[in-house]
Amino acid sequence: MTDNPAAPGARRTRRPSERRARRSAPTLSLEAIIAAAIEILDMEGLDALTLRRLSSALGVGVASLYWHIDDKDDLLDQCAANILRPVIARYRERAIDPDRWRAQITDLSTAQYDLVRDHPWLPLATSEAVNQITPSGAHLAIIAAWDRTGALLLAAGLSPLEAFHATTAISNHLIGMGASASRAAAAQRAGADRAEVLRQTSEHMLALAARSNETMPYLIATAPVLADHDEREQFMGALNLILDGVEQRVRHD
Amino acid sequence: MTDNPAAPGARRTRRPSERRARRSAPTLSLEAIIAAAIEILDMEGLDALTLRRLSSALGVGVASLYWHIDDKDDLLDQCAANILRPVIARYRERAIDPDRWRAQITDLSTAQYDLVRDHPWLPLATSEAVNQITPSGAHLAIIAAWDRTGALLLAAGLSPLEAFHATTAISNHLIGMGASASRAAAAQRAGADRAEVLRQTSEHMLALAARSNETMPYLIATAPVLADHDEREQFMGALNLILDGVEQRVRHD
DNA sequence: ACCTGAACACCGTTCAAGT
DNA sequence: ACCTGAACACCGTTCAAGT
Repeated sequence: MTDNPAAPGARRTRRPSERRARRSAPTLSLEAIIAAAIEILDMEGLDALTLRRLSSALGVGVASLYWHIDDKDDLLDQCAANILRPVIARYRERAIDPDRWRAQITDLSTAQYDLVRDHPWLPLATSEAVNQITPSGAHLAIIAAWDRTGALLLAAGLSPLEAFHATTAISNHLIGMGASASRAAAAQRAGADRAEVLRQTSEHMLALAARSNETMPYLIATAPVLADHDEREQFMGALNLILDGVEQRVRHD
Repeated sequence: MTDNPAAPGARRTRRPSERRARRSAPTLSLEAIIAAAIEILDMEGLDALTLRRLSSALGVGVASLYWHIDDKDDLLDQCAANILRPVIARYRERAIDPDRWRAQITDLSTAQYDLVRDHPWLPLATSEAVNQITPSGAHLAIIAAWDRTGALLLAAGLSPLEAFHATTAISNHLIGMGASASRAAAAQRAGADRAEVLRQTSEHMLALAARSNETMPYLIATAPVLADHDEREQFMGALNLILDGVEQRVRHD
């Protein structure tokens, strides 16, 4: 309605005014906003990121943010993109070696896992910002990773459909690990260290199993495994299972 | 602080007052609340479920809900439990047949997938209500499914650690499918039918790929697959890949 | 070009008060 | 035992107005 004369058209100009340095404070910038937002996300989780909280951390008014970002989804999208882009890009620089498809998929996937482990808000943030159709957004980075994984599977000899199923399994695995990583991070923030959390979880599950009137043989058998497992090894273990399935189809072609 | 004399102690008494039938309206009940909440969740998604919206759909004041539920997380937990419990229980009644481990795991997993497809809010709702330690909650149902899957894997001959990795892969797969199911449902609500959404998605991805200055060979090769895929088949395809990986370890024991 | 304060239309939750 | 209205402390977003 109001014809805003200074609306940032196609995409925001980065580093709005490079010249001009007589303003007292560091002034606001898109980069500063994203950096501050990521810090809050990493330290306190997705729920803690509030535009009001962010603006007060930056020492500005809430409304000021809206000159730099479209809305909260846009902010989340850009936070995710900033984390994902450089890592994915680095892996895409490597040449595809069909003979080393398994090692190369493992490398790329674990790199993504490490990102998700260190920033457990990533999967939720990107799924909330799903409408953001920025060509520079997190979606492009995710698609780029998806493409590289699929390209390696094609190089290994899978059909497009088989590769489609395999990339589905791998990316779903990453999303699922994100869910448990974000639970783990929340527990960590609430106090207890990892060993304590694991012990409680395993105990809690056994208690649930005991209170239910059905027997839970697997729960009981796995309790020791669960009580003392490394989440990264859990990721790798399930990934290897998926890649074993892939390998079988490579052989039988 | 205020010693509420009528606080519902351990757990809510079901069907609070069976006698007494002279009140005009159907009066509120936990069952009615949950049923109405599930209807909103199914038709309009997780974000649409607001306590105010729910209370007005029931024709009562917002605060009234709090006599029946602890808080919103409790409500979500009970909604999820109501969906999950009967289905999981039904599958747990069947006896475990070690020779048919693969078919039985496939049956249970696809039953869970169908639940997630019909109620895409399930994974998010249960992960938000993670602190709910009700023995009757959604957690117990999820753990029961997890246990049955794991028990079948043990019966097939896997070690507890291998089974742990396999259940991880399968449940992460379900969570990931939930994320895309909920995106699909949102698109459906926004108007377009599935074929249209698929066409747009595939087109959109190709456009992104084209605009980026990297080549995306897999994206291009898979575009036709993506543009015309059935999500249930996608689920089954990836599941079969995982189970192929499992089968390999069964053979080599 | 960039930032502000104040307002709008929402949230979940609490609580004294009604019947 | 069950429900209410009103209030509290939040949200994201808009907008006229300042510099």
